[in-house]
Amino acid sequence: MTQSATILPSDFIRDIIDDDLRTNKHKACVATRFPPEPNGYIHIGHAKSVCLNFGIAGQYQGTCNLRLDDTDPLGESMEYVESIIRDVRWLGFDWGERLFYASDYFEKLYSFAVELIKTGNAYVCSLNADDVREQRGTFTEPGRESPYRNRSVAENLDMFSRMRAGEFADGAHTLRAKIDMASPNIVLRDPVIYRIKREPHYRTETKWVIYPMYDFAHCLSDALEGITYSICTLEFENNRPLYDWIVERLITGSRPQQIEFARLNLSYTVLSKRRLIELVKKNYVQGWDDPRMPTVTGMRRRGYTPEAIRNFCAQIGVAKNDNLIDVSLLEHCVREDLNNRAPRVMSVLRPLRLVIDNYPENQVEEFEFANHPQNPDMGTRQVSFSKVLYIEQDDFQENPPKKYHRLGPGREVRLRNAYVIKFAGTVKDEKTGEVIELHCTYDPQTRNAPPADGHKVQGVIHWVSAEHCVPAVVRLYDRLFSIDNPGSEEDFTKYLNPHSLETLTTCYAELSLKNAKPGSQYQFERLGYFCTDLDTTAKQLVFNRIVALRDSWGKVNKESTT
RNA sequence: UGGGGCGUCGUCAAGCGGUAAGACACAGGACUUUGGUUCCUGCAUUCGGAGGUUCGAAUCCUCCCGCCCCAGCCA
Repeated sequence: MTQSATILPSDFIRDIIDDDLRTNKHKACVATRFPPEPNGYIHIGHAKSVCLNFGIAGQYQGTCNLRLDDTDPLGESMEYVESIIRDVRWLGFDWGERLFYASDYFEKLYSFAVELIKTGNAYVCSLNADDVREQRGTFTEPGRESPYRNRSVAENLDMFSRMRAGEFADGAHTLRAKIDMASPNIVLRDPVIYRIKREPHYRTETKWVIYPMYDFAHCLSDALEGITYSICTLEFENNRPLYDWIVERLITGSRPQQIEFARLNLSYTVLSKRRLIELVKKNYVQGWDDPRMPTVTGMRRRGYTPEAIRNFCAQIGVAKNDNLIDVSLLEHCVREDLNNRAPRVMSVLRPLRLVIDNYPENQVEEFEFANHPQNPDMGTRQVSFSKVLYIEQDDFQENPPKKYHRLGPGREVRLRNAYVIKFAGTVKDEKTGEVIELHCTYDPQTRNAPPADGHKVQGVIHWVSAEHCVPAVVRLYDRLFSIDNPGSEEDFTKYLNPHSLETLTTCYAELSLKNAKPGSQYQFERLGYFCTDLDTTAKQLVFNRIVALRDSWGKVNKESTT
């Protein structure tokens, strides 16, 4: 560790914990949990919660459990469990032996329910779903009590055990908490806590036909695990009185405390599970790990680093305000991290052939280039230079605008890490008039040195030697949506960005990239940060653009041309 | 509409009665063999609004306005 003091994060939740620690509320213990339902892949919004829960545990020498909240068999699967485990690990967190499943508590939860019945706090209701809804009342009218509300304890016990035994059809009966049908908080109007669902569960298989509802299972799972702070998102605020109601009746001693914070919203993307599933299922993207997806697996494939994501989560803070975080902050965090760790390399994405007329025909020079301009520890590599090169089409213009520091008729430019070259001529396609080849002359004195007369050469462009490069496919990614808050639109797919993926198939990468391993990140100088995609084979290199470099010229140029 | 929450810079976010941190974004400039990095500089006389309390209010009180969440046998 360096001695630079790490600033401990601070937010209203940590303030509460600090106060509790001062008053010894939870016997100086801090126990949190990250409780995803295994019915989808986790995304950057979950990452915020992961960083919060594991971050707090780490900061206070506490623990954070990973708990799969799998109380609704519909849509849950081991595939999702495995993806969650992989993703949370990759983000850099460790839960030791504390991997739990709500489904492991089914037997205990059943006993708790029985206890609730015995104390007159729960009853079996035989109303169907429509009737329950209808009798719940509205925001302004109280609900009506179920005709089954005053069944005897004995009958309730009998009915509930028969529910478990599978004697009834789905939806025929429910177990309801007996609270208050007139409560202004609708959550408290005798909420259903168990339902019959003849659905095989991915872990308990067909053992159960009744499953506990979230409100019943979650708080008790927290209690069983000795959680002190049950941190969740704002939409559960209305559920907190129910959380406390259940725990107060069934748990003695120290009880978990629910605290709610605002979920993350990110501009130009969607983060709701429902919408993410739609993007995958309707093939708007190529899967959960499509590099355009805000899923952890998508960001990993894209080339984002766990450090960048963690830092992003630290930057956005934790509060109760609804928010829409600008993606540019995420991009900033990714660049900040990659700037330090990504070796520099040269690749040409849209090649233009360049012949250096006065360079000896069969000469090849081996140059040794630094892998990082500010960090010599990252070493050097060999790069070949020869008479025929490729440069970027963007780096030549026949009628360049003012302030254009690149090649054009009569202009000179430095080839990065190599020589200063001067324009000599063009070769055009006879039919289209398009420039298909450029001719220049080089000044042999300018290798690692300014021109003899000392004048300043403004432009520097990147290149690869035509004989010493490797072809590559490069995928250019852009934001998935064209509006900043697609999540607020009902028909959000209308706003998909048609240019979110551009695949370039005629790129050339410098030879040192020939055996690049999938997942490794590079800076293609002057272009951006790129990552070797897992589609890469021995025959075909494939790169993803993680994020472009900041481009102050692009801004200036755009303004002057529009 | 009943209940629960939230309103501080374009976007986040500190602030907890003593005179508006920081980050991103944006705008200038320096440096530069990446139009990158780095480095300077600027960027809320005012905290949703109106009253009030106070020597002093973003912070306390009152009223008003706006936004979000809740009427799944989802989580």
